[in-house]
Amino acid sequence: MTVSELPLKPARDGRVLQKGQQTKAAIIDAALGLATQIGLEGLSIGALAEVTQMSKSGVFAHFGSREELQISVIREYHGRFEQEVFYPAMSEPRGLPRLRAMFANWMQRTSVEIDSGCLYISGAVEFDDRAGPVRDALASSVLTWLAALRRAIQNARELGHLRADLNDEQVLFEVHGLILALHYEARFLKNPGSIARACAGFDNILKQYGNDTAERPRAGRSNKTPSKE
Amino acid sequence: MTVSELPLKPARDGRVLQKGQQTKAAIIDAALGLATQIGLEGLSIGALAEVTQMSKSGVFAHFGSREELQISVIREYHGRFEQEVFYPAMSEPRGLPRLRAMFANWMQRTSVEIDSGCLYISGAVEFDDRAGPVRDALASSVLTWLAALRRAIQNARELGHLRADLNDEQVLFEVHGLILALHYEARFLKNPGSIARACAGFDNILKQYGNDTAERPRAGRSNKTPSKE
DNA sequence: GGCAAAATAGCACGATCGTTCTTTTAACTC
DNA sequence: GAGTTAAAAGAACGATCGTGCTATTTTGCC
Repeated sequence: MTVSELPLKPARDGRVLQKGQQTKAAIIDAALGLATQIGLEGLSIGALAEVTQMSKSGVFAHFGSREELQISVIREYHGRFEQEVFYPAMSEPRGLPRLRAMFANWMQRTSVEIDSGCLYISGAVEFDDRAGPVRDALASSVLTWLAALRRAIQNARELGHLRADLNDEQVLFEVHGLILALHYEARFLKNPGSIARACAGFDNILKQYGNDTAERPRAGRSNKTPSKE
Repeated sequence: MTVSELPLKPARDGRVLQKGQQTKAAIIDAALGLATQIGLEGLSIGALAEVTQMSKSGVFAHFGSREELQISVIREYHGRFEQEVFYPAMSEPRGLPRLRAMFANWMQRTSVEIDSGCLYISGAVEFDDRAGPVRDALASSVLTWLAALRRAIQNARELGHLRADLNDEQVLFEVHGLILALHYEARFLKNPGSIARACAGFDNILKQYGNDTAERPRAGRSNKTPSKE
């Protein structure tokens, strides 16, 4: 009858940066590298243990299941995506400038992922007809980003930077297609010049949906001469 | 019973249709069904044997390796794609009508594949950084189709149905993006209305690249009032 | 019907998978 | 430094994978 249940241990509230959290972060980092290359489904605990120079059970203990590992990888990818694509664009003024920045950052990241792979694209293919928490986490992340982009389009329209009669969802769809085509043609088909084509495609979309009377007038209804930029 | 109950040819003109070829075709058919759902990499001989009610070795013997099986599946998919998308469009007159038909058939097939899956898309993700004969077969099929589409765009341009100054590769890129976006948003995100958006996107492309002087005059350089379609 | 060949089945192999359980080592608190 | 807990390793499990080998069945031709 040892008095061992005296509540002396504050170990719950204070320390957050224990050794375990560090190695877990390192594992997730390595897992993200593997997953972007060979896919979330190809991500195996054995291979991950080899990369991190740990034992399989050592890696496994941090997650409790492979699904939880996959979800952790998705969350990490989501965080980096936001950090790299979304937040920097938020410092641009609302409307067209911010929309431009969002697409530019997205395309920049996608063009880097020509070598590493994109989890939002490979994951979509792997989990498109498989229900479960992994799919949910993936879809949630993608939808969050697409919603942000949709708001940017809406803002640009409401601010008069884009035509008032356009359909936000339609613009979003076409922009999304440009990114997907860039990824497909550059990463799989190794087709050079894809980045320039994605840029040109975005310009075409702006040309089509741009509000002539309010922004960068071009040949068309009005006979004003182009002025800026 | 399931696989081998087809009536076998009495070898009228020789030995062309042997039993083995029939079951092999049946296996490939089943394998195609599996591969479109769970991917070429997820396609396992064990699962295939179960579906076809055969033994693993019985299935295996027809191909000699898993890679050969995957390649056979790709070839079968390629054949059906041509049959369904390419050939019917070739009966349309050269130029814009044929281009329209090619896209319409492609989109029709893609919208059906919202439920079944597209091998050209899932395969691209699975083999985008993995060299080998499977990747080669896949890329070859895709490139064949994209080349046909590029020729159709070129023809439409040369016949004056599209603007003379357009870039074939750019148009091809944007059209490809529409299909990819349709597949992504409809199959993974279950976003309704994607088909209509892909159609609208194609119309927008034709609007942008259409030759005003030769085909369906619209608002633009001229001062005519836009005729809402 | 008999016979050779083709087609299929049966079985086993090594490997890898995710996971569980047990034991050892490292980290942290006092 | 001792004691406690967290972290990592070790070993083993059942399953599944692709594939090779050897029987057995089926098919096609005389």
